[in-house]
Amino acid sequence: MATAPAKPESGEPTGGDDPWVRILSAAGQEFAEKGYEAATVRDICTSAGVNGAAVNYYFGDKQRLYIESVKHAHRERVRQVPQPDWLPGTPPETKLRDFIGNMIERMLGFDQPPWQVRLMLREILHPTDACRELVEDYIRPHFTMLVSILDELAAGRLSEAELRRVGLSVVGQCFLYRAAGDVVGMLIPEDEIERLHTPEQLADHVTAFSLAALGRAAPLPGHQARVSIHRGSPTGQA
Amino acid sequence: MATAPAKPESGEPTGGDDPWVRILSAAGQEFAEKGYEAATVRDICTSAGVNGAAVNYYFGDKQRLYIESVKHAHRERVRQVPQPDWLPGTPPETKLRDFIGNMIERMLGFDQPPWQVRLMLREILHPTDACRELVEDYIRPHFTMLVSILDELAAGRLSEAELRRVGLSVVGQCFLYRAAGDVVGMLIPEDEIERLHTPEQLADHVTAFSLAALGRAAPLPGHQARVSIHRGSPTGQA
DNA sequence: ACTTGATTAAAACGTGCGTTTGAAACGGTG
DNA sequence: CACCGTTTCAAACGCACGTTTTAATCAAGT
Repeated sequence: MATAPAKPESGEPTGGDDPWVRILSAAGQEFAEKGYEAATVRDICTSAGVNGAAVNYYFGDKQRLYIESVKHAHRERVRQVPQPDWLPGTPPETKLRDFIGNMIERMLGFDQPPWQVRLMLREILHPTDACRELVEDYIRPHFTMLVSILDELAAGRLSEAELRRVGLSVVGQCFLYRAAGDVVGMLIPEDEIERLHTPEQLADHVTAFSLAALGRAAPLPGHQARVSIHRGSPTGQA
Repeated sequence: MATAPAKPESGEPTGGDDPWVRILSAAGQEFAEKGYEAATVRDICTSAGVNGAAVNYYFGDKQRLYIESVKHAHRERVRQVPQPDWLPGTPPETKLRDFIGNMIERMLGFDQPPWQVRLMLREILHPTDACRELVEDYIRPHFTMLVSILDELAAGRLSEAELRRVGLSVVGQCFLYRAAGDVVGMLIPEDEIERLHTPEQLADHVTAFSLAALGRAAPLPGHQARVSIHRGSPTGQA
């Protein structure tokens, strides 16, 4: 309720240093780190360098600020990491390797600490109103692309339902490292993590494991199973 | 710090209706549902049917109540679902199927809504002090057992590190359904979930997928890939 | 320069939280 | 019964939160 005056002014989301986006950014980081309840609008405003009443002026209340910040993080992340697209004729094995590499890179984000992903992860684990939008705009397109790659690999021998189940198996392998990364770190010796759990190695493993399950590569014991087909660009991306 | 008088009286954890365990149980459910910040000691005490000062009398403060409730949930869950053990000579394929079925049953718990698991999941995703204990007492033993089964399956052809990575691939496939179950429900058509996402079917799929990846079963397209080896008891368990 | 509307700033309000208090009820033991 | 340690209870405290209010500041428009 409140007064809630203006909002997104001229069409596009404002860029640069206006308070609107500063608040959204600060709120996203704060929410991602502490969760909805533990994050305070006072801290958010302090961190954004604006007055404590600004969030109420711009967004009405804390809840709407949260929803907007989730959407904002989602937009940012989509802008940062576009879906790869391949030349026609690219073998599906390569596509799968690129897709998995891209997904792991995006989820674990070794280059920049991705608070946006942390925020989205919270929505995935404990969905609120913002979740459905997130799924439709962000997750479903990716999942659909994965399923179509798997369809190519299976060459029509798997039903839609089976393809989706295989897709979940692929996603699950990657998701574990993001969602339960801390526990994984406790289960695996530290030096082994540094040596074998780089994004590259993880992507290679998940790809090899999944291709083998589909009969498109040698079973895992096979000499350090790599994709064995020519690969795309080093880090994915078109 | 408060007065914090007595605590666990005579050896074993008290059973029945004494306030101690009533508070722990109510707190566990409340924390599991709403998280640490959003859960209030007032609601917990109301739900437990004790006075608002009781939690402070018995546990000192909210934080220690939380830690104790996590440990309590962990103890309860271990008591409810013991690890399976097999007759000597049981083929590793059967063991893997039983182990996966057991894990899925335990995580998704279709028989009873397992708030204990929800609470532990929170610890896994956002570890606090109680997490390390949880990993050592509860998760690591299970993971070690999984790795040893995989070792049998690989017949010495995989290194320790590789076995652990394969183990994470297996766990990840199951974990996704628990942690991101709501999103999975949005991605998959509803009737498909009811038909194909029963604990039994999920366990069959994950087992078939993983065995195929290890070269111990036909690749997935193979006619409705089942384990193809003789199976154990219907619901797992020795 | 004056007005007008949008934005920022500071301070206060009311609420619900975790926690504390102090005394009442209880249950054995002389 | 009087005594005493333990447990329960109702009420209150102090604090931090989200939110509101009120006034100051600024940027055009005329």
